[in-house]
Amino acid sequence: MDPDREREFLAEYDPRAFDPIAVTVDVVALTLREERLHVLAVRRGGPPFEGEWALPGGFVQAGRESLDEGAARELAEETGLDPAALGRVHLEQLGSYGHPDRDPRMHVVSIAYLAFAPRLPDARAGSDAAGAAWLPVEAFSPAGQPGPVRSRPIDQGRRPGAYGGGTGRRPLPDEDGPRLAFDHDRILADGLERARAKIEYTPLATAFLPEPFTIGELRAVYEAVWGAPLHAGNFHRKVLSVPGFVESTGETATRPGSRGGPKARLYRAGDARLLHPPLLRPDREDDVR
Amino acid sequence: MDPDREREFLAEYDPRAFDPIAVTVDVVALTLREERLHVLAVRRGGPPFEGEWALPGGFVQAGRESLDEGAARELAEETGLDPAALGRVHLEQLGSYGHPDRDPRMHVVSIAYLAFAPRLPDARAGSDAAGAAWLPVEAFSPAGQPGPVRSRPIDQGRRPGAYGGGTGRRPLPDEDGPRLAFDHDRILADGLERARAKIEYTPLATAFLPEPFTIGELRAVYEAVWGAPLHAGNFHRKVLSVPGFVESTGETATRPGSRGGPKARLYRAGDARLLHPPLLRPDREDDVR
DNA sequence: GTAATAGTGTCTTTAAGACATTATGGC
DNA sequence: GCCATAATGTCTTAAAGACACTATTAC
Repeated sequence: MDPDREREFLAEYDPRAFDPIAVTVDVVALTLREERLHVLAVRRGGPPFEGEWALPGGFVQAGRESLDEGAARELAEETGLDPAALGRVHLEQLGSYGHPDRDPRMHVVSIAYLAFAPRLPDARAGSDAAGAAWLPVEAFSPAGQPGPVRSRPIDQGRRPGAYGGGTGRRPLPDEDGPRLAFDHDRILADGLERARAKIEYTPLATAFLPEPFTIGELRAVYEAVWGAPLHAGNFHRKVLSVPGFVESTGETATRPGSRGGPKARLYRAGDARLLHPPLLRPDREDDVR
Repeated sequence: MDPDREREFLAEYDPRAFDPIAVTVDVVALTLREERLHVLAVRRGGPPFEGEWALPGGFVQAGRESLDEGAARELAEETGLDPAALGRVHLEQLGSYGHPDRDPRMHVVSIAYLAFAPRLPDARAGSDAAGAAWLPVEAFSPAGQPGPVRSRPIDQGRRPGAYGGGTGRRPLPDEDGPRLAFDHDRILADGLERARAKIEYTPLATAFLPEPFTIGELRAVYEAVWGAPLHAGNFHRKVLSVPGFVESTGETATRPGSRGGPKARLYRAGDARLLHPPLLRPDREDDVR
């Protein structure tokens, strides 16, 4: 096609000739608060699903931003951070959701993103939202427990102990815990599973921690995301044996943990982008069929 | 919000009030032909990029189909298969690409899909295409090689190019070799990397083979996708040792391979959905940073 | 003192990989 | 005969996990 014809074609091209589909980005933003995994949620300020919790998100600005940029913008709006200053926050694409009926207004295709953040300031309501908050993810995991993929029906059910959410601090939502608007429950579930898998073979667990951090704090991240206790000694040796996972600062913590013990050494994230060998989730049964 | 108000709101809602973004699905369909990995490509029948090769795809039918359905429809149109009869073809979402400049006509967000297919009939041109063909993927891999086995993680850190967006209009401006229209070179590269990773921990390599198949044929799939020779003996024992990967038909091939040898036993895909333990790619460097 | 943590040592089991071996069948 | 393949066996090495142990600090 010669340049003239192509120019003419583009000039006559009418973008509104197609049936419209709206494009949004939604963000599953995860962080750790008091040793538990939390997700950023907003209370919807208008219909549909007014007053219900939903993932933060919004329409992509047509012609003005990429999907990544839109996700960063939406995340920044709800966390109060400058988009450019999302700093150590990890943001990656999770997947797209486009069933024609997922939004009652019209056909909306949503590109979901997954964010790992160190402890952030309290959430604040963005333009469209009536409120924003970090909510513990267990509230939305009906099974009360993390692992779909690898774990068949959880053996211990809910452990009254310390992990996976049954900490006793809040009543576990049986069956009908809180729900997210639209299909955001599904998006959150997909995001959690991605997070659980991702920290196996990448050093992204460090993205949940402010630097510097101790090995014990890093282990707490794994335990919160996987919802299972890990062997402290083996974990320690394993982390230090994976090249590039963490690097020592040479410093040592000024104070030991709240329950005593020696002062832990301090580390920062290393330069590895993949863990070799990976840290695999425990409990993998032989019957993952 | 009471039902009356909500009804009223929906009635007055104008889908065209937003700047339009078009939504398309594009499919990276992979198959094996003569021991080499091939990708389905169409020759564009109209502007933009008229006459150039591109991935098969098209606009999502607003309000009438989900993304998965759209991808299956597009794949069926170019392969000549009934959409319902895609049978053993594996189809999964790959990722979304939405840089505002990736299509000169307007802002187009494309949801990419990845398909693994056993040998299919020759491609045929769909409605919009001037032609369709299975092209060897090496033609599009500049390095001529399946990519550093592990060195390019799917998406890591804050590289805005990995997914979604940051990539400019036509990334991968490498060497000569055929090029795909739009940013389809990048989508293909991402699809290939996904395929290489996916057959490590899932039995999806079997989706490239008609049943029944021999262990040697399965090994040929791995060698084609990974672009590296594997040790026949170790591979054989490994495949049979992973529970649920393949199951014996009890039969044996009627004829040995073209170069002689004993008649191989025949297998079909087992019922495992994940491989435990996985088959890891060889050659993993220690320094995947 | 007890209790909990940081960090290290040792042993067992599993799996990966290198290599060898036997048998089959085309040429 | 040669040669490539199918299938199995053996050995070495790496790594995961269980467990034990010492040292340090809060209480």
